[in-house]
Amino acid sequence: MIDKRTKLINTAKTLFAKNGFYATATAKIAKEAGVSNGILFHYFPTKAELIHAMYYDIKDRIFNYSVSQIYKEATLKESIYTLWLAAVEWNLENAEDFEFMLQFENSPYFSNDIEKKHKYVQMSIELAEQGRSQNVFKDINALLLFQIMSSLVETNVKFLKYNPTFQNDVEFKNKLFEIAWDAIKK
Amino acid sequence: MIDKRTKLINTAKTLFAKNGFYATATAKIAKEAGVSNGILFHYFPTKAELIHAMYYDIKDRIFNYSVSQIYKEATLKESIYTLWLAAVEWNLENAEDFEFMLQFENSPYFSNDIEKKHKYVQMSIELAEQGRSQNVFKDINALLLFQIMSSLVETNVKFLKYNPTFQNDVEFKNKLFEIAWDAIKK
DNA sequence: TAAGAGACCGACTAATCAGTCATAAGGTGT
DNA sequence: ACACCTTATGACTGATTAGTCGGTCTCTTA
Repeated sequence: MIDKRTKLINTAKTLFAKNGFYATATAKIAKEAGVSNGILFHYFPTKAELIHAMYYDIKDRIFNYSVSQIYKEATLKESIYTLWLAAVEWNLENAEDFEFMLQFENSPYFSNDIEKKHKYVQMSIELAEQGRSQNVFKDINALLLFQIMSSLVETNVKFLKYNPTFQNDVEFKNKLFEIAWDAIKK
Repeated sequence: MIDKRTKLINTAKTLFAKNGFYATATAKIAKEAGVSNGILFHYFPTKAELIHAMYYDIKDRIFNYSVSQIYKEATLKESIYTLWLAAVEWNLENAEDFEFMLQFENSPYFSNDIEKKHKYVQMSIELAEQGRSQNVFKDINALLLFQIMSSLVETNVKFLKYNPTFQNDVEFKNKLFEIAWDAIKK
């Protein structure tokens, strides 16, 4: 049997994605997870800490997945493509995580400084700086380049979610990537 | 003296932008606005209706501002630039509206169908279709083209907010527009 | 086997919330 | 002067919430 902390995170994710943070009572999370109310506050002293723990959990998982997809001999464009595709497909396959993130990143729980520290973001910024020093990317702040890519991934995932026909259309996805690539390339 | 309905919307906007929808009690809004609790529910039968009214209020205002900026003899690229710049500057100048929108559009109060019906979105889609038929834009769904522009505007506003140095840098803003333009142009 | 620690329970509480209601003042048309 | 509508008040309520607490169970280690 899976441990109760993980069970709580998973249940919270489902309920948050469906009803939002505030419409989801901690007692409801515990009940749905099949554990006591007390144990929730044993692992997460406040609701905010539960929410932050979920954020790190998701960021870690998407980071691990993305890293597992890239290969060493790749060109810069190939690497960017791989990361872009990994992000799009991971978010499509993990719809609840995606929903949670959208809400979280636009809620008072989130701050920009939290994000910048994560290794996923740091890896992306490094890549962006590489692109700039190779004179391939536009002459723009590396963090901004990353944020542009991220927002395009987000838009693409939302679109694919509402238009499932395209979800397995490789040609269409390539078109979407060209949009993102054209945006950042010189 | 300005009417109480408007006073309520303005006060709610400030409090929502600062603390979020749920951390802001209706009673607090009324108190801060200097009116009774009852009158809030007289004008907005539920909290959700207040939130939706605020959304339409903002969308209407940004629409009117944007339309006032475009001129008839403009080329397609000029029109797109004007709308892009209008959106960026309006959101920068109306920081609370921007904050509110971010939260609203990523909350369970929002649905995609609400957005599609607004004249601001419909105008943008028309322009996107114009660009496609003139073979200037990429061969991609017009709604998606609009959503791409919107998400880039959002990203740019966020960046400018945290990097105020660039806020009056015309050259930098032109760079930002070129990113958006390169993304959608063929 | 004793003792300490972490995992776990669920009833409980103090606070907070959206929404109601009885009441009344001011304006408008007849 | 009357009926009626809109605007307005603020005390009130029933439901809900995050977080607490006293106590039990189980595992580890000396």
